[in-house]
Amino acid sequence: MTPPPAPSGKADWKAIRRDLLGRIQSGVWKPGDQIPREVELAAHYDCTRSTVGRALRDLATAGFLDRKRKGGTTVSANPVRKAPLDVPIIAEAIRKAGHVAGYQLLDAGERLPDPALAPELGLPAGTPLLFIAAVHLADGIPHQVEHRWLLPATVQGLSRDILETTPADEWLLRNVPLTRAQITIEAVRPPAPVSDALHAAPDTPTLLITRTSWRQARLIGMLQLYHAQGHRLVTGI
Amino acid sequence: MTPPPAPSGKADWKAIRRDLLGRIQSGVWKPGDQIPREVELAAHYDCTRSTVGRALRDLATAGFLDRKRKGGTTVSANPVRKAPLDVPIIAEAIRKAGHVAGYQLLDAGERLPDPALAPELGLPAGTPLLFIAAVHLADGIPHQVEHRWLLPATVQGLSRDILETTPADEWLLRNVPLTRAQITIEAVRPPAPVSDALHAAPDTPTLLITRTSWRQARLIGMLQLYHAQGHRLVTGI
DNA sequence: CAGTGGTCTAGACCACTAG
DNA sequence: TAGTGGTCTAGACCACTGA
Repeated sequence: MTPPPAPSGKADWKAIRRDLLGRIQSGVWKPGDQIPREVELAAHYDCTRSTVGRALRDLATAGFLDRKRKGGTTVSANPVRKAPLDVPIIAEAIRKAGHVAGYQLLDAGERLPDPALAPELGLPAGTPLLFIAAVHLADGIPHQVEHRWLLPATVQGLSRDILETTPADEWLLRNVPLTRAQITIEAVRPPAPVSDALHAAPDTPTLLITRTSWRQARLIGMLQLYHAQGHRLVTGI
Repeated sequence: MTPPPAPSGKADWKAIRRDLLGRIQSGVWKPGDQIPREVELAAHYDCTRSTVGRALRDLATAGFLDRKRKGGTTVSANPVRKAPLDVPIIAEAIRKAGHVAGYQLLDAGERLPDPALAPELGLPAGTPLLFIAAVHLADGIPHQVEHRWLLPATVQGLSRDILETTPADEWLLRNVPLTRAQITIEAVRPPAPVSDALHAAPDTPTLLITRTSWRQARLIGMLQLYHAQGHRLVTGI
């Protein structure tokens, strides 16, 4: 409703950022437009180049601006917005949602993974993996079922005793922190053991998050997280 | 494998960031640990406080560090990692995946939304909305079906003629850019018109992304995007 | 080549907060 | 209240890139 604020006088970098963003979002500067150089903006806002630079850098990181040496700064033609998706400790996410978090280990032990899984992880067929199945409860109701396949060599010290009481993600966070992960999100018909554990009908559409994680170049393992019916991922821009 | 790199001598902020991150990820500094003050790090890296400050700020933004005035800087006990999820123009996403993008308008016109929808959007019951149904094709195969509910007042100028050839998201990007959006991701059994348009069996588990968007404080509308079977969202850390 | 952003310095003052 | 990070200045040199 209000036109872009008339900017003048002293301002800190956050105010400058707000003002510049206002000009973009209100359409004063359109996608593809060239905006003034740092020196000009610095004069306009009565501050140093470092300060406007900070605001401009922040807007560029957020995807609103494209910056090139000599080419100057332009408003992004295609602002590919990023929605940040949290990758939390499961029990904490449940508590944060206002529920009482519960946990139950269903199975743990060395298994030969499904033949389709090994090549997907870049492992030679026939590699035994540590398999973990567990259910996370919210207020006593099944909330998420996790299936985990871990490389035994990289998770030495993780015993069944520990897993009886401690969810694997918490142990891993402290002992084998990941440095890289690939995440996929899809809708599936859950395998029978999963729908059983979720107390759901076998054909219930289920949200599956698969996360393969590495520590440096070394594979840690793969997590399949099945969500109870109606559970949504929520994020925003 | 390699222990934390021995850092010494001059370095730019990216090198300092790399070095500090190495100490965190290799476990030299553990979650909860207090790390040296800016002044000490500046002396250690033989640079000014601004430079180490930049590296530390970056690591804090990324979630690896917690910083408090007087309290100092500590390694995050619970690094809540964020996986960035792209919010692209649909046709561009399809092209980027290496397919030929197609588009077909199925329906467009003013409708009374489902009674459950109006309150969800904060609208008085009985508000007529512009409804758009369309299918996006990849190599001629149905890929995504969109259902859109738009506030007519905020999308004036968007005619059926335009929608015959231009997907709504492209028109909206140029004419009614959003400033805020809420996104939910869930698995559903698609309504019959959707499964038909996707050439899928009625009970196929389907990934549904719902996006409600605003321009400043003003509601633009709501998008429901149903994904064809097997289509996954992919992201990483 | 010249112009733009990217980075660094050496210093200063301020805002917040733990003790 | 003292110590820490947050920010700003005024200046400098450098790296990249468009003409």
